[in-house]
Amino acid sequence: MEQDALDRAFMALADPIRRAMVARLSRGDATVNELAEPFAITKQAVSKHIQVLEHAGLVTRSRDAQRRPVHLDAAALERLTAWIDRYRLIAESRFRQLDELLGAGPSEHEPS
Amino acid sequence: MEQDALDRAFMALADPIRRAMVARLSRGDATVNELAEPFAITKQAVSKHIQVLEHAGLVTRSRDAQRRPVHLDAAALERLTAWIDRYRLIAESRFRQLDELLGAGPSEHEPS
DNA sequence: CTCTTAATCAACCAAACAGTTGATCAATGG
DNA sequence: CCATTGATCAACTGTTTGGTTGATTAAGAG
Repeated sequence: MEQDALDRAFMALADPIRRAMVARLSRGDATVNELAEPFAITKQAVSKHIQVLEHAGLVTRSRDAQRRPVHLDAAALERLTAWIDRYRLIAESRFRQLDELLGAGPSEHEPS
Repeated sequence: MEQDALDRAFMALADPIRRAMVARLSRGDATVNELAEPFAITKQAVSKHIQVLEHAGLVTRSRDAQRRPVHLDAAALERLTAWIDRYRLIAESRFRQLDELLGAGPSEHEPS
């Protein structure tokens, strides 16, 4: 995943309205009006939020008559967790090594 | 994890400089100057980036003489993946159900 | 105390963002 | 054709962000 795509994906999730949309979409595709319903903002603003999600690669859209249903791309979410986990696991493995060094592990570093 | 904390955490990761800092910190604690070294921006700007990460709860800081080493909080990263995975898994389980319904799985839906 | 190093505070600026209103486009139904 | 519904485009506005420069604090080192 390129830097730019990561920029846009994390930025997209940095907004509570867009996260709520992701939560809603996890349960199934929805139209702009359906996604707008829980929020006290104009439909145009909702449309912009969806475009942000789309440009971030987190959702895709199709056409069904006048409707433009939004579809969550689970694979894109997976790429985000992959980025985070990559560094999380490195950090955690460092902690484990430190624990072993300091702790009661059966090791050749054992004093006396 | 509260909405505000999620806002700040995802926003913090939406910047390539801050992500590079996270990558660097996964390999061990570092000072502001060490974190600044790879980038062509002033130390003040770097300091602000670190404050963003700190305010997002992704890093903590201690004191060692004049130095203020930055430490990556792996647990905070884990909370982010937990949020994403929550909805990713819901979406994926929906796909699996649809596959079973349509596909060749050994199921009681089997036709004829 | 004075000097150096590490880092932050404060004020400022240009660019980007989130929302609004008003007009417009696209697809369908009568 | 005309009206309706779903959604977007365009222009504008207040606020936030990412960076700068210059001054300042904090902790040692000589």
